[in-house]
Amino acid sequence: MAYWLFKSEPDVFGWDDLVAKGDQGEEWDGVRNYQARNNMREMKKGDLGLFYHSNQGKEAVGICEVVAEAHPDSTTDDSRWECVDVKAVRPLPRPVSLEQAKVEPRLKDMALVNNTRLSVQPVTDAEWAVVMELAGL
DNA sequence: GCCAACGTTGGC
DNA sequence: GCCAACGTTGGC
Repeated sequence: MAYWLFKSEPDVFGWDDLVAKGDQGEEWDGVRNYQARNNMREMKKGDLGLFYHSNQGKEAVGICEVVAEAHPDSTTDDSRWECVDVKAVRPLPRPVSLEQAKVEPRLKDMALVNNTRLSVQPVTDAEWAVVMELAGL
């Protein structure tokens, strides 16, 4: 199983919005970046991801799960763009902020820290474990 | 609101 | 195929 990180602006679509969608989850649509799309194509059902609030909060606030693998993005006719569906699994007892990730030596190579503009990122097993530890899980 | 970083587009 | 121009993202 692989781990990922999904970025969203809470103003547009936040953690609470995903929770409100329940077990059916929500299409992670609107991605118009090849790297992010390629990451989504790699995802398998059951993979877990961090739900990160960009701009406001700047912290990972919850864990979500891939419930549908890559399929055409329903918000565009352009066949280049695909997306997965994710559902909320559980909130993090203690959200993990960008600031924390920056000062944590074990997280210095995270895409979140180095490649801030990528909206869908892979997270390594080791990074995931550290984030869970910081989150109080 | 500004600006740096980055990706994409389009002219040549 | 290069590179300048432009648009977008996201931290501050």
